[in-house]
Amino acid sequence: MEHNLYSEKEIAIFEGIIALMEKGINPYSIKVSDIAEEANVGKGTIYDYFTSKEEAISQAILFGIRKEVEIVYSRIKDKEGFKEKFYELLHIIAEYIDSNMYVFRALLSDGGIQKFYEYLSDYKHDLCQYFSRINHIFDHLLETGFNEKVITKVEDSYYRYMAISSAIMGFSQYFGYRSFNHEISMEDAMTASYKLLIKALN
Amino acid sequence: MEHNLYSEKEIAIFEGIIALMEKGINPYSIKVSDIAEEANVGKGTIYDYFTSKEEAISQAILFGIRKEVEIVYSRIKDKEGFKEKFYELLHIIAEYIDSNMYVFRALLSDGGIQKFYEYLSDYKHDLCQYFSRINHIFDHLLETGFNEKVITKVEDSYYRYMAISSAIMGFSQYFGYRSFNHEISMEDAMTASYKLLIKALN
Amino acid sequence: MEHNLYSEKEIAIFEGIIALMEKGINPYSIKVSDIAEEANVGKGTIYDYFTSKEEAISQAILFGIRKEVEIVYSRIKDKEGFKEKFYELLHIIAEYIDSNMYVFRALLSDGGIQKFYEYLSDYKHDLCQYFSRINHIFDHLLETGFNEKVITKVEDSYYRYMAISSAIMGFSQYFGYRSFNHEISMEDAMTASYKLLIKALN
Amino acid sequence: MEHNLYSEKEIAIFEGIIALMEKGINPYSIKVSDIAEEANVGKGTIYDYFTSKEEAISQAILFGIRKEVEIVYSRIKDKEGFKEKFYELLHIIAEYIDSNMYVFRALLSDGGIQKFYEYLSDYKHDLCQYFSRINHIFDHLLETGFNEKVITKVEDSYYRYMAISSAIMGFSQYFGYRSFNHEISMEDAMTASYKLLIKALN
DNA sequence: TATGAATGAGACTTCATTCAT
DNA sequence: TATGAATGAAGTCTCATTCAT
Repeated sequence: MEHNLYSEKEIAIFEGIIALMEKGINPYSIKVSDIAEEANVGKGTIYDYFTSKEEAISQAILFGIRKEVEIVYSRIKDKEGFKEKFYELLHIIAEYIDSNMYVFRALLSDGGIQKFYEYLSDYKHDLCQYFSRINHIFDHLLETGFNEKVITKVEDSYYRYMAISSAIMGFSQYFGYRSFNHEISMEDAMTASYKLLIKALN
Repeated sequence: MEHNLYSEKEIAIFEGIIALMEKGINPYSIKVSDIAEEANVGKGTIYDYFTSKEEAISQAILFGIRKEVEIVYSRIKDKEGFKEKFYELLHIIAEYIDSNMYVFRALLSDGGIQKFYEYLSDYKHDLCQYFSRINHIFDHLLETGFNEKVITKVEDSYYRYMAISSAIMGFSQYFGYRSFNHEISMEDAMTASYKLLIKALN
Repeated sequence: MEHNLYSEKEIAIFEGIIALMEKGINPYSIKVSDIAEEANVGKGTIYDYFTSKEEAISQAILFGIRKEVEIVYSRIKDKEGFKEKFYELLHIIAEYIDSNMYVFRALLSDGGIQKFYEYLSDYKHDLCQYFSRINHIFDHLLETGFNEKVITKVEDSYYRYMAISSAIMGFSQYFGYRSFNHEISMEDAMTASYKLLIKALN
Repeated sequence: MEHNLYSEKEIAIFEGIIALMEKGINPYSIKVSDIAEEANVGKGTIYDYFTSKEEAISQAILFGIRKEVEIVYSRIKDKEGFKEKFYELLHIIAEYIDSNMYVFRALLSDGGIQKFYEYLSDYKHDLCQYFSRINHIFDHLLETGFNEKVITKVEDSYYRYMAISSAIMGFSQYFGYRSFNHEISMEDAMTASYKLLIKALN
């Protein structure tokens, strides 16, 4: 249905902005002329659809998050087994970090996303929705764990969510500090993260 | 020795920049004129000590981190008992979040600090030092835990560090998403975080 | 015959432009998109009939002047008596001022109309025609005055024209400075203007 | 005392703007870069002293009017005799018209000055002051006329002011329509204007 | 013929940096 | 050494104009 929500031009602009961020350009450093060039539209066109550069970038981030969250969901669902699903989550994080997509990494592993680009604070409602969508992903993961009896202890839902995101963030931090710490392989980091998760939930 | 490293003016500039960030101003949005005003120096003076605005801000962040890390260290050392020390850590995180100091929060709970302000990537060496200083804090915490027999399992050091920072980040995320999730109190979040830590290390 | 000179669309555009000026919008501040909206035509249509925005506005002003001059002429002719005719002229001026139609006010009372919108200087020929049309109105007024013996002295035609327009401009200025000078009523200003005219022509 | 009211740069900017208007550039068509070049300052400097281009132009017009009004006053005072003083006024008008200074011409001969540049409507207070200063000039002229017994009739002050400005505007119109009407010389126009004035005040 | 989505030239404005004092 | 007035490069945004439909 998304194809009805946004016009072709809007999507071109969003994808241009996301491409710039993938190139490692900070949202604060993105220029309107860069967006126009990357999206193959005129500079003026951006202002036909958005009232300011900041609005365009904010909406592009939200658009990207929405899309990524669904991709994450489907990738997780497609995997069989609790461990495989969790490892898939970690692989996704690793990919985001490698592709400079700090925004998306932040989404999964850091509540501070709205600090990442100050103008996002105007879109709390949308961010809240994506947050609950991520909780759905976590629910799916937990359910699989219970069915497999990998998770045995029933704790309150807040604790369970915290357990998952803590394990993810622990892994994410490894990747963040990778340049400072070459001794540990990604495999080791994943093993450690999984161990944390299992201990937390048993 | 620090009093020899930086001149009075440099420190005034650093403190001005930090004060601006505490007011919630994003480092990308800080203007040289704001710094000059906040630091009570002329705009030209900033260029007598730094070659660019970005260098001044980067160095101010590093200066702030260095100072904060020491404060954290001493606050942790001053507390008696493993649990008390860990809770102090969580209180510090909470304070940073409330005071808009995303930078410092990032330091303790997120490896992505160099993504926070792109110009920090020129100072990997310094960041690495602060990172190892944080590991010292974690070592001190772990040692206390071992002595108290609250921690029993001996795991490799990477796992231990990850356990602590995961627990911290789990709590940090609670604060980040606080505006989306009003049901949980800070006390509950701290309890959950501590539970994660204990489980991880036993 | 005029109904053949301009197409329906052209007249819609002219009337749109005039409506905008009546709303108090300065010709320099009028935007093509405003004209299109006000005239209920597409923006492209304006360029089917005019080569530029400036041409459209200039022609609209000339169109408006032509129309207004004829209305003024007929309103003056419809009145009986020299004094009544002159007072009608003053009432018309007052209406123009109140309706923001500085252009038309300028027409009757100020030779500087071509300074009002610089692009009008390309239409000197048209302006000259309207100028002579106004002289016809003045001739009609003077003739009535002679017949009624309200005017007795025969002066050269240049002086007679100047006498009428001076009296009109004196009144016009009263209205222009109305916001600075609240003591005088419109009636008093009309009386003063008429007195000036009578003295000038006797 | 004026040298205290405005800084050197402000005066340079004002004079640059006035020079552009003297070249025949409409205030709406003046560009910031033109002002900067004409005033020999950087573009940014204009924004150190004014918040917008419109404010700079408005203030420049007011500055120009203030200065011109004083020049007019002193030129009138310096002349001996009623007729000489009035003719001097007409010469000044003629000079303003020839020098493209529609603004100043408007000041003396047309209440619509605030229609000339829409942003002047924010400065009604200043315009009002200049208006009363012009009335002082008119008072001086009238007094001379009474002393010389060239003026005999005592009318109310509003009528007297209207009489003078009507005569001036009649002359001004001659100049405005000069391009349409080549038969009359400036001398003849001045004679006609003076005749109007004398008749009006006797 | 009529349109309005798209364009991009060019305007205004900001602000990092310089330099005379 | 310290300043802040001045600068102009570079950014955002507007809007007259075009052209595919």
